[in-house]
Amino acid sequence: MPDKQTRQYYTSAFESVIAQLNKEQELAVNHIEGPMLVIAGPGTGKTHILTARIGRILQQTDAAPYNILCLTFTDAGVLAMRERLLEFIGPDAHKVHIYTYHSFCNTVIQENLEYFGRHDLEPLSDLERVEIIRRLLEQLPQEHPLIKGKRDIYYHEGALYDLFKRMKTENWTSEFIYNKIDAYLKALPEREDYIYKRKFKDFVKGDIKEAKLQEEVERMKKLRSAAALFPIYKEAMYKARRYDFDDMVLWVLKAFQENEALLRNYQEQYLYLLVDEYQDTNGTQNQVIQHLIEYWDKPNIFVVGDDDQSIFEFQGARLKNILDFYQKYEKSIELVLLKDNYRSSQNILDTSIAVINNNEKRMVVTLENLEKKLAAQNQFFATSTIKPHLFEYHNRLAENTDIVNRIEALHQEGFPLNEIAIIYAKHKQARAIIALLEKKKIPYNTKRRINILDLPMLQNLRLFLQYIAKEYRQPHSAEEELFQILHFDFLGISAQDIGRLSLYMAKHQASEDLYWRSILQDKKLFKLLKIEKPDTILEFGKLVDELIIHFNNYTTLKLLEKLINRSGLLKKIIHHDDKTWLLQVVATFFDFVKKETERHPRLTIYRLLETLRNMDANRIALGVNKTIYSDNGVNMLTAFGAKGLEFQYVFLLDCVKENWEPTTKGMQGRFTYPDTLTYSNIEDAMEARRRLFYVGMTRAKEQLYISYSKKDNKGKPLGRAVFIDEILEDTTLKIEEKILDKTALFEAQVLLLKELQVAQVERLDEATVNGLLANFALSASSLNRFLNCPLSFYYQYILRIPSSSSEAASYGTAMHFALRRLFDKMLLSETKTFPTEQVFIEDFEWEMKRQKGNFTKKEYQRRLKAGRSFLSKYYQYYIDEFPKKVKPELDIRNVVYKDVPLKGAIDLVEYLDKNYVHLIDYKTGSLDDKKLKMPTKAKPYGGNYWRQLVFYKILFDNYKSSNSIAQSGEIAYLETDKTSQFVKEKRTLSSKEVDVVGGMITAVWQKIKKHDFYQGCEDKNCKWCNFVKRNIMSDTYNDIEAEELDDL
DNA sequence: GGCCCCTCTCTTTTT
DNA sequence: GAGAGGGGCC
Repeated sequence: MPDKQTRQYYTSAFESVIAQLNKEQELAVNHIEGPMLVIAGPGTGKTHILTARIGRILQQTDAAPYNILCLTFTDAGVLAMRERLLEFIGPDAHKVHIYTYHSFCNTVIQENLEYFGRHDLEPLSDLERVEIIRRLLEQLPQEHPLIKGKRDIYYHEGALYDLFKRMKTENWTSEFIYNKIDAYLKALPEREDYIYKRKFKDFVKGDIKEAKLQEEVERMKKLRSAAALFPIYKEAMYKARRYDFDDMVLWVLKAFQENEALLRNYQEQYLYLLVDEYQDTNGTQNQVIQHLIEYWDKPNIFVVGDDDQSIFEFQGARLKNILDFYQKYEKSIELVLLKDNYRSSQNILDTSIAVINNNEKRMVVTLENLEKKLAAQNQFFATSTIKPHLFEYHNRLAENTDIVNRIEALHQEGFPLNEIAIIYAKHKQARAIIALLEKKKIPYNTKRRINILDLPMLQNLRLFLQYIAKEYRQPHSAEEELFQILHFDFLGISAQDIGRLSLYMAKHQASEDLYWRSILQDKKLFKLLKIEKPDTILEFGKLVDELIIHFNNYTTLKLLEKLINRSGLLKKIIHHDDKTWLLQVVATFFDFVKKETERHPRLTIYRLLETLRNMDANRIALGVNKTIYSDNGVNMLTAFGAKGLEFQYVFLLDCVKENWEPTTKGMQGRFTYPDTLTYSNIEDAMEARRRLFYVGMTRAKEQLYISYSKKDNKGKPLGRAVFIDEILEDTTLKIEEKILDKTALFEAQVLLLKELQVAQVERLDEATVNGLLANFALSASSLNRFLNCPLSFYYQYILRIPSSSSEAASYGTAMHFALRRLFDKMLLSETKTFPTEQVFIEDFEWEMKRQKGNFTKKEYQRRLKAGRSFLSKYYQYYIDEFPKKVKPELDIRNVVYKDVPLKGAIDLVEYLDKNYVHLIDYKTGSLDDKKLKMPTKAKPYGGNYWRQLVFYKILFDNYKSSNSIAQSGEIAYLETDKTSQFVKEKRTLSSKEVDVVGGMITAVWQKIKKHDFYQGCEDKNCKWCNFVKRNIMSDTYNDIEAEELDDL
């Protein structure tokens, strides 16, 4: 019990707080019995009155602190509330039940474990979530709408999770979704968009657009089948003894609905209920509140919120909740509207109001007796004569440059940077300006969530681990990784030295059975090749050997530690400008591995690497909230993140349509929901974005700069956000066009453009390269490679960097093999009959077994299953049509066309008659008719498959042991398309096409002879260009080009 | 108006 | 990899 003196101190402190309240605040605080709704606009002292009212209840009623329940949204909210309450009423503040929705529900669960049935439940980690959903997908049949036609069966994993999450936060059942889908589809043919408005082709006015309708039906089929998986997901979670955040609320809601005694307990305990940020509650949370108060006709519930600041609709927050609440208790409810704003100048408030007044779905519109005009009361800024500015710039470079220059000037005057915020809608809008701040060494804060697994440093570390693991399992199986690792800058090996070794290897590797790993310890060779820094390489070689030898003795953590310490990485980090951040990254990674080791005590490197790959595939960030923080830095925030904060200067950045106004696009990685199910239509979406803009504006205390650019940096015109026009219409503010002088722009451009260069490597010694080229002949693949990126050609075909086979390519090989054996066996049989389907599939399985090393266990099972199924169908479909006058796998070498040596292997040559043949190339994977396109202006090289077919014609026609001519070519897909058909794309091959591809062949050959291949391409995702530019390998799905042509 | 085809881009955040 | 927006054509 606090002593008398302390009590007195707090009593008088609290009284002085009460005395300072304005009229509306006082009304709200002194209201104790019955429902009340407080509309608290920005800067009106929301937390203040909530806590003051708690104090009031304790002061004036018999209620004990534990009779009061105060719910808010975030931990930060709880913290702020508790702190304020401590100031007002002292230590009793700790006894008041202030919770987030989730911590409240978790408490209910913990207090009633016998009801919830299980004691051993644990929260679900991100990784486990992925594993559960993946297992679910793996069990689906090939024909399932979510699997069919997908290269990656986990493709919908993210969308599924999104759907399940939404079903939980909205308390939707599968049946509920089915009903909404049915209603949607039923009404669809009556919609304007689905009816022809005038005659078109065979259709007359009034006909239904069947194709468009069908598209929608397909989408809904996917959603329906996804929703059907929800119970299975829940079951799997239960079996795994896991629950997630949304379950906490959902289970409590269910308990409240099903068990009256349990609900009654809580209803009796909580005599007073206070809810903060009511506009952010989602469906399930709101229902929990409703249950807690439904016992009384006139519940003592005190709800604070601001409908104009409801910006979290995407996570289920519902504006409608506030209005429903008001209407439900209309008879007894008291409504208070807080109008005094203690933050901003009147000028800023008036401008903000001009924007938000355009919203129609507002309390003030629905309840007409309200006038929501904020009055500035801040003692420093209220009467400031400074007006907000609307700046228009020529382009984003000018906009960013000007803002940064302005901040730089403020910084030099000694103005505290933490009173400045740059606010935007999406993180990507801030990329360029952050780069500028960095280059100008202006400190800034951002709390963007970053996945450290994406950072080059960790990718490199992982590659190193992967190398050690692979080499341990099978020596010399990871030469490609080793070559990449040699380039890591922290090892300190010189590029010149690697070049010398590469040339040596390219020349001698094949003939002498050499391996990179073995030459790393070859001192004699180093001398011979005049290696500059042999010791560095020797040191590295020693480390690699040691790690491989001890691979099984070291624990995963120890191995990692050795690797970081001994490789030079740690040294490099310690001397780096950004060492605090980099150390944080390494530490976080270490912590993660440690945690994984605790979960799986015998965690192997293999398992760790697989876990990490899973995380990549599912964009699971390594729980890192990267905050770049300086005590006095400019605040870089999204409008969402800025909520609740305030700054003297606010720059609303890049206020253009494309970023601030709603996107019509459905989010990628989500299912499309029917609009009978989603809560908002297009106008609602615009209002939501307007609220976001309003939140951004109302962060400013004194100075507000709203800016946009007329064009993007490429010159494409941009439209300013409609909110700016609304300001122009309802205020006296005018657009101010800002023109920057050329020097300032140029300087910024130079600062920013450094990174855009095309990758380039040094020319190598002519004679040696000529030596490497001596036996080179152009294939369809190498031609393709060169046309796409000469630098990649150089690495792959000149230096012949070893590359491991991807699982997709290995699967393709096995499929090709089965086809080839099918025709071989037919030709060898006396009766010229094809072997049975079983034999056909056994051949596929045989080759798969041979390729097994290139698959993980799961990949192998899946590919085996897929291959069997496709080949079986293929056999049954085509067995009676297969041609018999054929030559499978025709391997052609030593062809010279216009002085260019050519080679290649043709999957199947079909002899049509004495003079003509037809060329067939088998493909696995999904069909893409772009690849069969002839050259256009934009794509002067044409599609890869088209070029390949013409190349084969040239190859075949110039092949000496043949007297016939290739008349036509065909791409035959061994997998079915969306409509379960095997697609065959046939083309007659003309002499004109031969001339076009012939031209490419001779042009490329000229360049190769001139060694004109040291320059990269412009593709951001190019594997080798990224390797040269940043020493990292980008391992994205975009790297399918290489295995596409699968010829040689 | 309606469709084909090419091109461009791929949020926001808390528990 | 997919969906939307814009240009071009009927």
